[in-house]
Amino acid sequence: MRASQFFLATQKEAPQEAELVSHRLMLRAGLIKRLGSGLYSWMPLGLRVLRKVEAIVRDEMNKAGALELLMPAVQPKELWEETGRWAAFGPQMLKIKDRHERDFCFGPTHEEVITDIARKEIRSYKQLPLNFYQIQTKFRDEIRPRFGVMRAREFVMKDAYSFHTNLASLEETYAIMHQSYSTIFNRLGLKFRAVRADTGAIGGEGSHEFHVLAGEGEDALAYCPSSDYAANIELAEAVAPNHSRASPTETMHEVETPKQTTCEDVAALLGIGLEHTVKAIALMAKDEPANEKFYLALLRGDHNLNEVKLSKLEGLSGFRFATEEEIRANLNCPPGFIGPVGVSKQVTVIADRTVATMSDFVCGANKPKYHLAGVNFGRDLPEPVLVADIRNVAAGDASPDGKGPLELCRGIEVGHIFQLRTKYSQAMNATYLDENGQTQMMEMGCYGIGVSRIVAAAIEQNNDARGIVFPVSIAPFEVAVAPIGMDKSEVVKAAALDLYAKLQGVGVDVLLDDRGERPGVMFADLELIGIPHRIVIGERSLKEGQVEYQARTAIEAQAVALGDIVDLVRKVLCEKVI
RNA sequence: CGGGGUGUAGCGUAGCCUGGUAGCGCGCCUGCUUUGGGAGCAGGAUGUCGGGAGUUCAAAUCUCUCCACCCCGACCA
Repeated sequence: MRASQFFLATQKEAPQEAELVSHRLMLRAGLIKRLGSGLYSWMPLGLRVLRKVEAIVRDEMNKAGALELLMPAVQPKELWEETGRWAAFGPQMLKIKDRHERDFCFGPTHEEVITDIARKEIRSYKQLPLNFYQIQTKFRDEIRPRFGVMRAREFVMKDAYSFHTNLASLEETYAIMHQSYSTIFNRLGLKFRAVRADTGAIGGEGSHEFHVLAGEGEDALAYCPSSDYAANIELAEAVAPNHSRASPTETMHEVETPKQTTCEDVAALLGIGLEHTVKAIALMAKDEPANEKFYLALLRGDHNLNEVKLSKLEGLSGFRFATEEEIRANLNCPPGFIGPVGVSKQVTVIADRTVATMSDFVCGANKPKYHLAGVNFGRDLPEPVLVADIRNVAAGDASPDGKGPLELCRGIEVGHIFQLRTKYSQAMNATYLDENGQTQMMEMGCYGIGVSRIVAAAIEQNNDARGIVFPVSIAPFEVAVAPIGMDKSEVVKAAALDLYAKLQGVGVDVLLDDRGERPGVMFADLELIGIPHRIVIGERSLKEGQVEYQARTAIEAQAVALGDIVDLVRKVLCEKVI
C-alpha cells in the first residue's frame, strides 16, 4: 500500500473524551472514530488490524474443527421467550420492533438461534459432535460503555457453540477450544493467562476466562507462580486459615478514637498492624421478597470484601450496602465506629473465615468516637452466625492447590469458554436419537472471543511514549518504507519503489510512505500507528549502498546493505511467527 | 440508575466569575522557500459558542430547561 493512496488520519493531540492509553492511541492513530456512546467506526487503518485478528481466530477455529456459519443479528422475541431470557437479559438487550409491531432484539449473543438451528437440523447421534462458530457484530446496551472499543455497545465477537451426545464429548471439545484459544493468543503475540471463572449470567458448569495481561485491565486475577492455578479474583478461594483461634490474652477495653473512622487510622493511632483490626460492613438483603434484613459482614482490616462470593450466600443474592440512616437505626451509631459487639439479635453477623480465627482484635465500639481493643469471640460477643469465605484473596495468600503463595495481576477479558451442559437444549427441546432410538438432550458448550476488544487489549499491553507497538501478526502493515526527499532525489525514489516492489513480491505487507512529508512527520506517524519494522532510504546512506533498518522496539537504526534488506525483512518477520 | 465533570472551528483550548468586536495553537487551502525527528515566510477558509426558553438595550458569559459526552460504582467478549 502506498501511503499517498491510503487514508492516514493521525492526530497530535488525543481528544479529551479518552482516558485509557489504548483508547487515546486508537483515536490518535486514526484506527477508530466515535459515532456515539459505545459506537465506533473502524477506519481503514484500524480495520486492517481487526481483519488480521479475525483471520487468526478464523484460521484456528477451522483447524480446531469448528464450522463457520453466519446467523442473523436481528432475532425474534419468541426464541428468547423459550429460554426466559427476553425478560432475564434485561435492559442490556436492545429491543426493536418491525413495521408490524413485532418484537425483535439486536442479538447480544446467539445461544437461542444456534440451539434453534440444532434442534431443527440435528436428528441423530451420528451427526454429533458439532461445533459451529461465527464472527459477527453484537450489540449489548451496556450500562456504561467506556474505554472506546474495549467496552463498546456494538462490538465484534467470535462465538462458537458445540453440541454433544454426552459430557465426555463436551469435555473433549472444551479442552480443544481451551488449547485453540491459547494458540490464538500466542499467535496474536499477546501475553495472556487462562483463569478459572465464574459462570455468570450464561450459566452452566465448567468455565475459563482468557485475559490479556495489562496493568490497567478491568479484572483482577490471582495466580500461583509455582503451579498452573489461576483464577479471577471474583472466584479465587481464600483458603481457610490452618490454625485455630488463639486464647484471649487481653481484656476488652475501650479506646478513644475521636477522628479515626477507618481501620487504617485506628491501627496507626494504636501503633498496631492492620491485621489486628476487624472492619464491619453494613448490608441490607432480602431473605424473603418483602423482608429486608440488616447484616454486618466482618473482614480483617487489610482485607477486601468479595461481592461475588458474598452474593452467593443464602439470602444475600441481592444484597446492597446499607445507608447511613439504616446503620444508625440498627446500631445506634454513625458509620466509622460500628462493630459486632453488643448488637441486637436482629443483626446477622457474617464473619470471613480469617476473622473467625482472630483473637484480641480491635473493632468499632458502636459508640461514636470509640473503638474496642482486646475483643474476643465467645467471651465478648457471640460466635458469628455465619462463617464463610467472603474476601478477595490477597498477594501472598496460600494457593488453593497448596503449591505456594498467590500473586495478583490485572487483565482484560478477551475470551470465555463455558460448558453449558443442557441449559439451553432443555429449555428449547434440542434432542437427538441415540443408538437405541431413544430421545436424548444435547450437551452444549459455548466459546466466545471479543475480537474488537482484542485490538484495544493488544494496544493496552503494547505501547510506549511514541505510540502503539503492534505485534507483527496484527499490525496494519508489517513493514514501512520511508524514503527521505523522495520527490527531490531520483535515486531515492528509484530505490524506494524498487524495494517496495520487491517486498510486495515476497508477500510482505508493506506501506510505502510516499506522501512527500518531512522525515520527522513520517517517523512520528509510523511510530504512532505501530508499524513493527521501518526501513529508511536516504541519499546519504544510499551513497554507501545502504539503507537503515529499525524495529519499532529498537532504540537505534542499523545500516544494512541494499542488497541484503529483503532477506533481513523476511528473516525478522519469520522470527515472529509462532 | 446514583455520584462527579465537560460541551466554544476537524483536534486541543482561552474567554464565562465581573454581560458589550469570538481569540490562540495544531490541522486544512494557495504561493514561495525548505527536506535525516512533527519546517519557515506570506496570504486564506472554517464557529447555529450543544439545543430551547427566559432576563437584558445587549448573552459564549446570568437564570431555567432539555440533550450529548466523559470519569467513579453494579454488567460483560
